[in-house]
Amino acid sequence: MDQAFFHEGDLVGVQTAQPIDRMLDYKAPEGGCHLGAFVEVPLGPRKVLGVVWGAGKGDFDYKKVRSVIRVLDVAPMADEMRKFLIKAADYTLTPMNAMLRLATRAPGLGDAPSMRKVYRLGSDEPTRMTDARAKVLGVLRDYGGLAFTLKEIAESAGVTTSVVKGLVKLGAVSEEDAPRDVPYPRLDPDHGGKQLTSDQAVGAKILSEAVRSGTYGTTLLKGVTGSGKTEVYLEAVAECLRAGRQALVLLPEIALTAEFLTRVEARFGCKPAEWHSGVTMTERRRCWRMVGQGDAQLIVGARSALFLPYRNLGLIVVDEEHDTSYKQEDGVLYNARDMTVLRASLNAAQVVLASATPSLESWANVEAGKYARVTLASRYGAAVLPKMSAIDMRIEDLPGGRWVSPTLQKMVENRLEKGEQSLLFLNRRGYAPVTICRACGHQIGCDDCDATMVEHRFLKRLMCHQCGETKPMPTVCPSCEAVDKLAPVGPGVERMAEEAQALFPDARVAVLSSDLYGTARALKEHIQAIARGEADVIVGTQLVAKGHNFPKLTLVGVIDADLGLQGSDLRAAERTFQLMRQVAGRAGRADIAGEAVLQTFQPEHPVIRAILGGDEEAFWAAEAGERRAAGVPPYGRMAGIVLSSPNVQEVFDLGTQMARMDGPLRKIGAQVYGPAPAPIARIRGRHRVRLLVKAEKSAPLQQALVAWAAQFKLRGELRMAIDIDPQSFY
DNA sequence: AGCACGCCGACT
DNA sequence: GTCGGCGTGCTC
Repeated sequence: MDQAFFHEGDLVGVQTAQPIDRMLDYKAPEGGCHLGAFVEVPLGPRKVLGVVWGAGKGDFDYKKVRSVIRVLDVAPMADEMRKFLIKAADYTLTPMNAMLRLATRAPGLGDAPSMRKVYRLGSDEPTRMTDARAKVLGVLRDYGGLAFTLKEIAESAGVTTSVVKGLVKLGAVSEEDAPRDVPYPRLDPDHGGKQLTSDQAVGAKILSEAVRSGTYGTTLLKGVTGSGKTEVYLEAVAECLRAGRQALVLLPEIALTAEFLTRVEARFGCKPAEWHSGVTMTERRRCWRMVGQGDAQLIVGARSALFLPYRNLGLIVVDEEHDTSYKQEDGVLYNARDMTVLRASLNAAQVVLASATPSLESWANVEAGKYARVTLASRYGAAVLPKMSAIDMRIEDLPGGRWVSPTLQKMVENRLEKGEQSLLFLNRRGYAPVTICRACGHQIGCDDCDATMVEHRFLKRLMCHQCGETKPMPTVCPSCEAVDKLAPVGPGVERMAEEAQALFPDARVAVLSSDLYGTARALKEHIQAIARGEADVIVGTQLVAKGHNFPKLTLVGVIDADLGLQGSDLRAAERTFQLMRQVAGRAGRADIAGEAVLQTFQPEHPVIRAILGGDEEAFWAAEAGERRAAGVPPYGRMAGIVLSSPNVQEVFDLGTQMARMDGPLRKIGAQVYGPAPAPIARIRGRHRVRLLVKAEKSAPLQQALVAWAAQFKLRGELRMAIDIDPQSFY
């Protein structure tokens, strides 16, 4: 790539990852450097990482300008990547240094490429041949001159490493240094193409043609669970590989990657590169470098994989695009789905947003003609949607402390008789969400947050789901000191399991909740055991909603369908709808008819009715209408401002002052709401106050926010976080 | 981020 | 007198 070059001594502007809000001038090093080069520069007494961002400004005393120490031995940052970071920083109001930190999150970036010794067949014959030596030479000959590590040779020849070392001394085996970070194996786009249904083939063709166009475009790939979305977008990946460009598949959960890697291997013959928090340091270093030099064709990862230094990115797939975990909620606040579209547009790449239950944003973008749309019908024909009905909890006869209605109980019993599985879905981890003192009414809360502690019988402790703090279950009320008066209130999955076991004493009850398993592997094992039929009644949280196949499952009972319908969150209805559709999608995936029931106190609520009616378009249209009327996303723009400090008075004072001094916002016709205590008013000992800003879609919101925020000085422990397009309103 | 500088409270 | 608290400012 011929990028601008700076000769030794030229002034260059270097962007560091240090919290300095401007660029610093340096002299280009001996041998010069390219625009985009990763460099080490002196900063005070330290050496820090930076990127050559452009020509120096020259406004600093020339005598004080220091030289770049060295250019790092990694591929320079591509122009598109720099543009992407700049635009993303402008959009999210993130300082450039923080943005660059995201893009340089790889271990050993400053190190020379790590080397290791490898061995291959030498030119000389050993003076004396032994059995062991013959075995070693045989192995090396079989692989025709390829190089291996000492350990690999010794293992496959069945000898110790000293035999190989002896052969090296004699010149029969040659030793050389090779980089430890090796390219990923080439994927074969024509390896294992499955027979597609006609529906899938049409979708695959549209996506492949889009990839072949070599231009930017976004397509919403919509298909119910079991319609084979993955096969379809893997065809687009294949086309991208054929075009010699890199492809990225984003998944919302690390737990889903293992299964996906297996599918990629079946389709392309090898596993792709992997990037997420569970990947080892060594592997991360390899991945970052190989992506940067174009030696990784397909990358599967979490949202942060969007910031890898791609050479030639041609396709980004965002699987389960509606998933809320694509929104980064702390540190740099960005929505990976939106950043994907930005990155692709700068790279002339295609985006595929895959989901059974798209976000309203994506749905609206299709309606507006900004995104194309491919819809997959079910593989199993029209019968795939389970029979759905509501159980009106107002007329059910249910004793206190129990949550499975008699109607649902009968339905489960019916499945048990037939040897089929039932799922009781409850989106609440732990045993009981609240522990209350029956003597004084005190609720046990977290010491550091304004949240109640959730009882986890499994851990024998109380846990704060906000900060993760735990404490032992007290026997005495911390408020009135009454003994044995503490009682669990409300259901969690652990308690549901207890109830299920009591109701169905002969059934095998399994609990599926993320916090019950130490590792992703253990969880996966458990899921597979359940899928094989090693449980009759499954009690599960949100986890079960994420694309696993349980062939024997024919009944889904949603314990509390009203959770999430209330509250101030503007996306609550959307999320409830998606969740229900997904959970309902669990039932009847195989050839047995499935059924889903929702226990609800509001059977006439529009969301519940839309779910039961199965009329998705009607739901989206209604929800879109309400949001448009309210001027909220995606038809208006919002930003959240959270102020925090250990001092309550301080945060409220600043919040009030900010609401009063809203001139810059009024200028663009935006309104401020608040200050109000944030939904979680205290986290880790910091009091939190929230303001919401609402503006019209076309208003220059970012500029106004910057001008607004600039009026206030944050002293001491006060912090301000600006969240553009907030997802949850924390 | 680090690190230095500097301006006020309680110790040898 | 001075040791050390952490607020403020600088780093090319």
